[in-house]
Amino acid sequence: MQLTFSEENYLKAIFKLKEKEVKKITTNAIASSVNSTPASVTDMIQRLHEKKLLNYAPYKGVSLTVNGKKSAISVIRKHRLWELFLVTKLGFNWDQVHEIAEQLEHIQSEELVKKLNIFLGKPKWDPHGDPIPDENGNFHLQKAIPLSAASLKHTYKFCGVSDHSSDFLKYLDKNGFSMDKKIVVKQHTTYDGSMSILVGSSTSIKHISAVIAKNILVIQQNKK
Amino acid sequence: MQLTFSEENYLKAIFKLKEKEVKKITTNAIASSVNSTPASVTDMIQRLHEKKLLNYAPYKGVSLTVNGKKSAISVIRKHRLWELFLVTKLGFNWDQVHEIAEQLEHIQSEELVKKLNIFLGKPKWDPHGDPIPDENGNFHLQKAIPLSAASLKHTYKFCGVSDHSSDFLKYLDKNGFSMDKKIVVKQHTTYDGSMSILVGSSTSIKHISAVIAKNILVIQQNKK
DNA sequence: TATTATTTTTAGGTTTGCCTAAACTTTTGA
DNA sequence: TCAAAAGTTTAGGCAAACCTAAAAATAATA
Repeated sequence: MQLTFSEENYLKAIFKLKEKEVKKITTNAIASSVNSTPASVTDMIQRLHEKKLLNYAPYKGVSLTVNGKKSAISVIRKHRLWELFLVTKLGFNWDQVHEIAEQLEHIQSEELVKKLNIFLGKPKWDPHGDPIPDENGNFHLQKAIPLSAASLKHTYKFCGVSDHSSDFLKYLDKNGFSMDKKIVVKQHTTYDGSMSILVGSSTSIKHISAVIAKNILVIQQNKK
Repeated sequence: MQLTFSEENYLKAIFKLKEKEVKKITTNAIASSVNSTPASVTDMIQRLHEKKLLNYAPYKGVSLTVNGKKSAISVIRKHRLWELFLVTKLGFNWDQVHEIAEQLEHIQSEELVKKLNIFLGKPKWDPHGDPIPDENGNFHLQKAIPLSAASLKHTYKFCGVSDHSSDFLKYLDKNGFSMDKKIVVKQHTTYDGSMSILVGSSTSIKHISAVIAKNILVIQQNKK
């Protein structure tokens, strides 16, 4: 089905709320994630319901139908493929690509997505470590954990972020964090959640706060 | 100024009509080039006039202002850069890219255009031989002529098409025509305008009708 | 020149996607 | 339990971008 930009954005927002394990997807929650008002959301919800893209009963919240989910995943796939293109092919920094990908994700052409996917080498993750769903809508999940939950007994690899804000990404750049770098936890202060870690091959210890540690995703490499 | 897709399409259409050396750019002409009705065109013309993107007096036709022209050229630049990207990087055929580029041309990001331009090697022509205006809006013109106007005394190079239809482009593919191939005219029948020519390094003579000859653009190489 | 024919504009209407304000449900907690 | 608070929906409106039908202006031609 041919959807408008706005309809695709709503479906994507609803999909992401579900992903965040929100129990009930409410009008208000949607409104704040699409930067709109509750009344506008109800409007759109009713239209999407008529198009059978979501299940809806007044005051009861919404959920995506199979078709709604399919459309949402398709948009996310395109968003992430374009982000990777912008970073790896055009040389954008990972904090600059979101806005542009928000536009590119709505370009309609099956063939374009297919060819872009091949051009990029059938990638599994975007520049922020988020999984790129495959052509069937399947997400390749990695067992990532927040660095704040990492133990001193293992070696880890930087594999993603929980906060995609430009500010956080710039902080990471400035502090030598980048995808796939080795991370070893040297100390974890339980009082404030701060950590002392080693990044990459550097031997100088970095101190990070709990907030930072929570937003860095890592994957366990092996026993030390 | 932030323009809508539709506004950009109107400006582009008007620019192209002017390019075709249409003396008076009429409501009807615009309507047929944007696939709309005269009433809708008047509507949009008035809006664009209020935004000072075109000069307009009722019943007198329109012309672009400096700003209108700037916007139109920017859209054309993006369209042609994206077409080249689709062909040279993603492997699309030259008859498949127009529709997709019609969408991509509206993506808004100065930085994206700048980086795409560099990624493509600051190209001067798109896959159909049309000039890609530079960042200042200047077109790099080549002194192309229709093959129908070529003489038997020179060697030519295939450098573009006048008809961008998929049918014509596929005809060219099937008959061994592609950008930059050498073309030599062996015979030009004045009665029906048909020609006998040599294409590339092939030694077998090709016969083409006047219609085909008129839509192939060539550039003179040197005296024979 | 006068009268068709053609072109353009205006008038009035539709859909999408948004808004605010008011009405209505549901939830909370005194 | 029942009123206040919070959340949601309805009602009514607006702007963009289209449409058809009717009116007005311009162009063509008898």
